[in-house]
Amino acid sequence: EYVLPTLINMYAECGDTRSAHAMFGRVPDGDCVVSYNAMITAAVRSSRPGEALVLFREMQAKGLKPTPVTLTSVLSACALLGALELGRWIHEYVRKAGLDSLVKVNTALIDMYGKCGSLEDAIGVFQGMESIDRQAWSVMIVAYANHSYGREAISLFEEMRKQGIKPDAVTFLGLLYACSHSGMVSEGLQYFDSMREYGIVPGIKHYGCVTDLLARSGQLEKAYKFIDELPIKPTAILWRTLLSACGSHGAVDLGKRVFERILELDDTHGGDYVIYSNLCANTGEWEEMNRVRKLMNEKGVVKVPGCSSIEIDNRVHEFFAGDARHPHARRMVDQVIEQLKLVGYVPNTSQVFHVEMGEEEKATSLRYHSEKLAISFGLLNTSPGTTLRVVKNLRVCPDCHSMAKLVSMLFNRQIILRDLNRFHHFEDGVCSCGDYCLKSYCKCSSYKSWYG
DNA sequence: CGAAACCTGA
Repeated sequence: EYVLPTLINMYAECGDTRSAHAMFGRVPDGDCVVSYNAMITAAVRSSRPGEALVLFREMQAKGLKPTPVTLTSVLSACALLGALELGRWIHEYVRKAGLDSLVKVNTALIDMYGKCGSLEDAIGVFQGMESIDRQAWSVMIVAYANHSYGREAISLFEEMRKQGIKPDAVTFLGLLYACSHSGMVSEGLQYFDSMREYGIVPGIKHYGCVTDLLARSGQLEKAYKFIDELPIKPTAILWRTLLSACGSHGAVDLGKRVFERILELDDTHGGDYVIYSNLCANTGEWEEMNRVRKLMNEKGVVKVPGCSSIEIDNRVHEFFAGDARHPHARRMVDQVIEQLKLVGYVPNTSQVFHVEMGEEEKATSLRYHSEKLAISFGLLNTSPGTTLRVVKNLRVCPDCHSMAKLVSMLFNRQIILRDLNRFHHFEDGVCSCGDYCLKSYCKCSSYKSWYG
C-alpha cells in the first residue's frame, strides 16, 4: 500500500506537518516501513533530526526492518546531529545486511563520517567503494573541505576529472569551500573562473564561497566590490559573511557600511547586531556599540542561542548558551572546574565570585564558557583509547587552542573540535590547519576575559 | 520513501 506514504510525503513537502502526522496515525498496525521512511525523510528534510531518530527507534521497537531508504535518511539525521556512535552502529548494520555495495548508502555514510568528525572513516568507506558516482566524489570533497584539507580536496577533484566524471555545482561548492577555509585564494578564484568551462552557472552559494575566500584572507574592499557588482541580487548571508570577516580583521569602518547594507535586506537577524557591536567594542567605538545595542532591542530581533552538542551512550545532548539546567551540563561544569584546579589552571576567581554574587549577566557568561569547556572535558573523560569526539559549534580561539593543548597533554589524546562548519584537529596542541585558522578565524576578546 | 550545498554570537 503506497497511497498513505505518498500522501505523508506530499503533506510533509508542503510543510503541513500536522496533516502528515494525521495520515501517519491512520497507518494500520503492523504498519509499513515505507510510511516510517516517509516520516523520517520529512523530519530530516525540515531539519528535525532528533524527531527522525525517535521515529527510527519506534520503528525498531515494532520490529520493522529498515530498508536502504531508512538507513540513508537516518544517516543524514546523524550527520546533522554529529551523532557518530549511532552512525557507526548504522554502518555495522549496513555491513551485516550486505547493503555496503549500494552507492547511495555509501555516500550517506561518507557524509555522516565527514560531518561527525571522522575523516578517516569517510576515506575508508570511499576507498572501499566499487563504483563511485559524481555525488560520492562530491561528498568526499566536501568532507575534506570541512576538515580544512584544501590540498587533498583539490587533488581529489583532479583525480575525479582524470577519471572522466563531470563535476557539478555541488562539487564546485565543496572545492571553493575547501579553498576559502585553507587560505588558498588564487586557487579558489581560478576554480571559480573555470566553472564556465564545465557549463555550470555560478549560483548564490558559489558567490558566497568566493566572498568568503576574499574576505577571510583580508581582501575586504575587494569582497565588498564583488558582492556589490554581482549579476544577481545578493542575500543578507553574503553581506554577513563579509561582516564576520570585518569582525576578525577589526575593520570597523567597512563593517559599518556592510552592516547598513544588511539592515536594508534583513534587520531581524540577531547575529548581525552581535557581530557588529562586538566589532565596535573591540575597536573602542563605544558610542556606536551602544547605538547598535539599542537598535537591536528596539527591533525585537530573533535571538537564537548558540548551541553545542555532545554524544554520550548513543544519545545526543544539546546545550544552549546560558542554559546550565541540563543535568549533563551541570555535572560537567563541576567536573571541569575540578579538572582545571588539578592542573593548576584555575578559573579567574573573581568570575566564580560573580556567580556566587548572583550577578546575572556575568554569571551567564561564565556558564556559557564553562559549558564549552565542560563539553571538551566531558567528552574526553569517556572511554580511554578513543581518539575522536565531536564538539559542535565550538568557536576556536587561541584560548581554546591552549585548552586543546592542555587537554591533549593531560589525556594524551588527539582531539577534534568542530565549529559551525569545519573541524580543527589538534594533536599535541597543534592544529592541523596551521596558523591560518587561528589568525583569521578567531574572535577571542570575549574568551580572553575568562581565561585571564 | 533515498544521499551532497554560502554566513553566524552574546
